[in-house]
Amino acid sequence: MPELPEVEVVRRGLQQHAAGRTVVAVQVLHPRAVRRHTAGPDDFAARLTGRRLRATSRRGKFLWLPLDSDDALLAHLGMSGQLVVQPVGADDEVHLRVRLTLDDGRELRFVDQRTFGGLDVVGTDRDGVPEPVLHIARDPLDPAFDDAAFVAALRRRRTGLKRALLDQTLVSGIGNIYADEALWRSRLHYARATDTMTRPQVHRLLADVRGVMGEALAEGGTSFDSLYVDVNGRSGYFDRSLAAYGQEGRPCPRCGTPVRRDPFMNRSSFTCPRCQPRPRHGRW
DNA sequence: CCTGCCGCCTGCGCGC
DNA sequence: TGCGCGCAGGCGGCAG
Repeated sequence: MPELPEVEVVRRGLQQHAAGRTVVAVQVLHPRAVRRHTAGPDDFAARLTGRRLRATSRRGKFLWLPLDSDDALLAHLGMSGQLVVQPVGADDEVHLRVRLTLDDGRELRFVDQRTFGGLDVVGTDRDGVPEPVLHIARDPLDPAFDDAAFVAALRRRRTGLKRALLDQTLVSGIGNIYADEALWRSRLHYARATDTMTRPQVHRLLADVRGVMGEALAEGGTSFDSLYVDVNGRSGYFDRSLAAYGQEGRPCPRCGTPVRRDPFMNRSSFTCPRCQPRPRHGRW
């Protein structure tokens, strides 16, 4: 559930259904799901068993639950990860990777088809931020996000605009969907050179990022299929509101020109060729 | 330092 | 019907 709104939906679900609970048992069904826990699956289980889960936090697409030790349970959903809460005894999901049995007769399950995501138990800094998250920039919904610093940093880059938006060390939480949607709202092309962006353009783009993410959050996130669900297995509805992403050939909601798809970084970018003309001196 | 590329996985839908 | 290919909400590591 990869981008910020979907991860935030999951965070809220964990806060409601997992925070405050104690982990009474841990079962790792697929070691790759805990590969970032370098001490191995047994150590992962040992550091978690008997621990109480505290309030759920998020930065960008990372989320974590501090433990009543000095550690935190850190999760990244990757491309296809889910965290779901199920009653003990519910059928195992096909791609169930890790099962945490809680003290209320339920299980917190990490399910992940492609295993790009994973869990680990890690130390935190003084502010409670997990060590693997320290290099991740704050996200645009974080009250401490520094707009002016972001505008300056983006304009210092020498790359294409969408690459910059996807760089989690510059601004976190934006992935392929919301990058395309925000660029469409701002009428900017993905290959626009970052160092030719004006300050007002970057401020407007940031406002559009926040706008699209806020609307997606209100709809429960974007789900195209059952891979992207909240902790109760429910899908969001924002896919119905997408203007550009995944809309190849469909009319641009603003001008009616068919949306085009271009290959981009081994994936795709969707633009309105009329609203978002390719810059003459763009950067890939 | 900064930028860009590649590999890591599984499954689905499409064209042949 | 079967098979190969392209494609999918992401990231870390490494080369230049």
